[in-house]
Amino acid sequence: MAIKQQTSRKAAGTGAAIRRPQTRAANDRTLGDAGDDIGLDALVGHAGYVVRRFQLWIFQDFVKTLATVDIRPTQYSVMTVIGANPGLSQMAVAKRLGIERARLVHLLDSLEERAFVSRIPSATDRRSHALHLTGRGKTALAQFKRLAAEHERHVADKIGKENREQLLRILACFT
Amino acid sequence: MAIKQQTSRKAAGTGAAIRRPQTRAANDRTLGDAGDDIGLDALVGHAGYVVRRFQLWIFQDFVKTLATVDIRPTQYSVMTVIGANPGLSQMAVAKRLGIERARLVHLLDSLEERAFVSRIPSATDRRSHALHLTGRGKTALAQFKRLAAEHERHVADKIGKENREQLLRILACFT
DNA sequence: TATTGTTATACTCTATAACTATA
DNA sequence: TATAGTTATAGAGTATAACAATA
Repeated sequence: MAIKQQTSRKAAGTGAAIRRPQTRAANDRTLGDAGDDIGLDALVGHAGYVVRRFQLWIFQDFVKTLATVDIRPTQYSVMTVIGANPGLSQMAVAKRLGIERARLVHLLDSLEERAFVSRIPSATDRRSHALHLTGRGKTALAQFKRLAAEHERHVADKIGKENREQLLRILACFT
Repeated sequence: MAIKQQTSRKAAGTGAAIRRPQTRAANDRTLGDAGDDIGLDALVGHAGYVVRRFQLWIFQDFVKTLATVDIRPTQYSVMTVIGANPGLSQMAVAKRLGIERARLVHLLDSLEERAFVSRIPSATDRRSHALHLTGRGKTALAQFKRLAAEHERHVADKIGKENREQLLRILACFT
């Protein structure tokens, strides 16, 4: 399985990572490093780096927490938006979530195969489909939301309740 | 590939009452939405969602800002870590950055082709390589760092200087 | 036996282009 | 013409497995 987990779930209060800068400079590192004192240099100041690591962690925890229902983050987001806005076209969903419409086709194929979503011919535009959750889809989504909430608690445990809220506030402009 | 299409496009006209939920004023959203008032429902409370959108934005800005030198975030992170820790093995770099060692092989291939990095046989372990930046690689990295700093200013402009710093603090446990 | 670098495979995701049937 | 959905392709990125050389 995954090896990603560099910090176990408990690690909450991590004291600032003391990395120990370039004191090594003179000679090469001997190989077989434990790998703990490898400096990241400029990377520590890049939001993109920490955000990428964080996103990876979140993604993996989400997948693990929803493994029993076999739902991935993107599938969850698609079902949630359709559930809250029945009748949307594929283009509208794709645009809203920032997913390529070509990719949404396959996502919907798999959700339709599992009878969670149905594509209903639009009455007004014969090119497009009105997307709906099936009865089964609605029931399933309710369960997914409960599991997703559990995942969200893992996030709070990991970075702290307050920090999670602050994060949501800071990044609200990306919703 | 499988044929998914069970909704024939022709079937349109049937007045059959399309199951319509109760959210929207009486009827489904008319297609061709502007797409501005589509609610995200539970997604707005998920850190993973906003983080994913943010990460996507950051990634794209990084790529755009460093387009002239044709360097992507992962390549930048690899060169930065090697630059700050000359002589590291591939395993050590892979572990430190959370990259699969199989993938690092290809990343290093491309960086070596461009003469930014060299794999030097380890003196102590004939299985492994000591990684170094070439002279050219060091000069190039200095330029990459200047461009990356410019990218970082874009991030600050986008979410605010204070917020960016707070974000780095909150996610410091992921470095 | 275990580890390092390597090759290979598969699946996800992002980014395009092009085709069709409509509008 | 332009747009919605679809198909196809290509390249990153992630996750494995297996192999040769070496420890």
